[in-house]
Amino acid sequence: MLFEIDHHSGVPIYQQIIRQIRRQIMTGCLKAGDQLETVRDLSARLKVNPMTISKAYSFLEAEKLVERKRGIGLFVADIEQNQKEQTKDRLLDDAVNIAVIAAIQFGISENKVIELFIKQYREYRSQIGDRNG
Amino acid sequence: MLFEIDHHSGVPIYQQIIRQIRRQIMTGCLKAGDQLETVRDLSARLKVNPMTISKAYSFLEAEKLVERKRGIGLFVADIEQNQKEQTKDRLLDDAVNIAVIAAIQFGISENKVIELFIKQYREYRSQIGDRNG
DNA sequence: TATAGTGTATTAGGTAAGTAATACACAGAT
DNA sequence: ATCTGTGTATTACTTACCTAATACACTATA
Repeated sequence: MLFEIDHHSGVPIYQQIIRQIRRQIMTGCLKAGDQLETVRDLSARLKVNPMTISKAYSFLEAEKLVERKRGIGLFVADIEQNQKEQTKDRLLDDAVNIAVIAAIQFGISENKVIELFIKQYREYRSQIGDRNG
Repeated sequence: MLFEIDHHSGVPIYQQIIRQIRRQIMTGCLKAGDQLETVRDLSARLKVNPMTISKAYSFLEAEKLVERKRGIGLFVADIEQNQKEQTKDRLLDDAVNIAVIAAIQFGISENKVIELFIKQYREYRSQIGDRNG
């Protein structure tokens, strides 16, 4: 459940926190009902202000990935499978968007980009020995 | 050679200029030796401050896409064709990589990612009114 | 040298974003 | 009630970024 903050990456701290926790939830490392590290614990560990942690948690709550129990703490929400799919789709959408913008910017044809997708996709999957999907 | 600025898109004006000129160079609409529209002309046409244009041009110069001739103007650089291709490939590769990593992380199939890409690609191109390859 | 055309260095104002300090509110246990 | 543990609303500081106003420097030409 540990993760790291890079204070010099230029990416805001609260966004680094959001991404890492979101990813842990999406991949199942954090399961429904698990309590998030408390604001004060996490702020002490990462050496940032509690409000920065709180801000990150608030975004995760707005995404309905976590639920707040007042006075007690924050817990991973029991997410409907299809809602989880929606979240994944949105994240994937953003990632694909970056590729689309680059392709259009350079006037690269649809087919050429698709070939690249296929190539990279297969490289990765062979690396991690995945045989599914 | 005309292009448009959207003052309400949230994307900085100088970046909009960079993208459109970069694209014109990458796709060959602007060829080596062509003079860029002068700072004052472009600033008058787009109704923005000359310094904003100058800033955009400076970034393009740093990218070595254009060259400055002091007191005369800015011209499209004579880029080796294969270097141009290399640059494009590298940038596109990075962009696609982000999407592929996200997809694999979330266990999304290759076909679904490609479908999504095609959808976004076509939407984006229709938005900017592109009709080329 | 004067003039008119280039681009830009410097400076400053406006805005937004990120972070932090403080004080506060809620829940549970004693 | 009180204490200790939760998260947070409010406020403010700092920084970065975008844009603009002004004045300047270089080049060509006459």
